[in-house]
Amino acid sequence: MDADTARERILAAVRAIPRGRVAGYGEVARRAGLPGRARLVARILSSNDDPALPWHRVLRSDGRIAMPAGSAGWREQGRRLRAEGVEVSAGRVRMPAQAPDEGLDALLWGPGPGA
DNA sequence: GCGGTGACTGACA
DNA sequence: CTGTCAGCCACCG
Repeated sequence: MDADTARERILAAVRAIPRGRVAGYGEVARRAGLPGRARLVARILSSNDDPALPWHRVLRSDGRIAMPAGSAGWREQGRRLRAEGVEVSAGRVRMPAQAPDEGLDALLWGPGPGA
C-alpha cells in the first residue's frame, strides 16, 4: 500500500481507541495492518493537524508518554488523559497488565463498535 | 545516493 | 530499576 493509505489506516486506528483507554504505538500500527511500524505511527501523530484526533491516547510500549518529560506536549497529554479518567503518574499510565481479569485486547480496545 | 534523526521496540546486560 | 544495541522506516540536508 502507499504512504497515504497507511496514514489513513493509522489515523483510523487511533480514532478507534475508546475514551478513557490507551494503546501503544506498536499496538496501533498492528491494528492498522502495519506491524512493526511504530515509528511511522509516531511520525504521523507528530505531523497531525486534526484537533479531533485522540493522539493523547497513544503511549510507548512501556506505558510512558513518548514526548520529552516536562515538555508542553507531555504535560498536555497527561492532562487530557487524566481528564478522561486515566491514571497517570510521573508521565506513566497504568497499563492493562495490572487488571488480569480481562484479556489484554479487550482492555485496550473494549467491546468496541463491532461488538 | 548517504548519513543523521526521531512522539518506537524488544532483547540483553 | 538504567543503559546499550540492533532493527525499524520516512524525512531532511
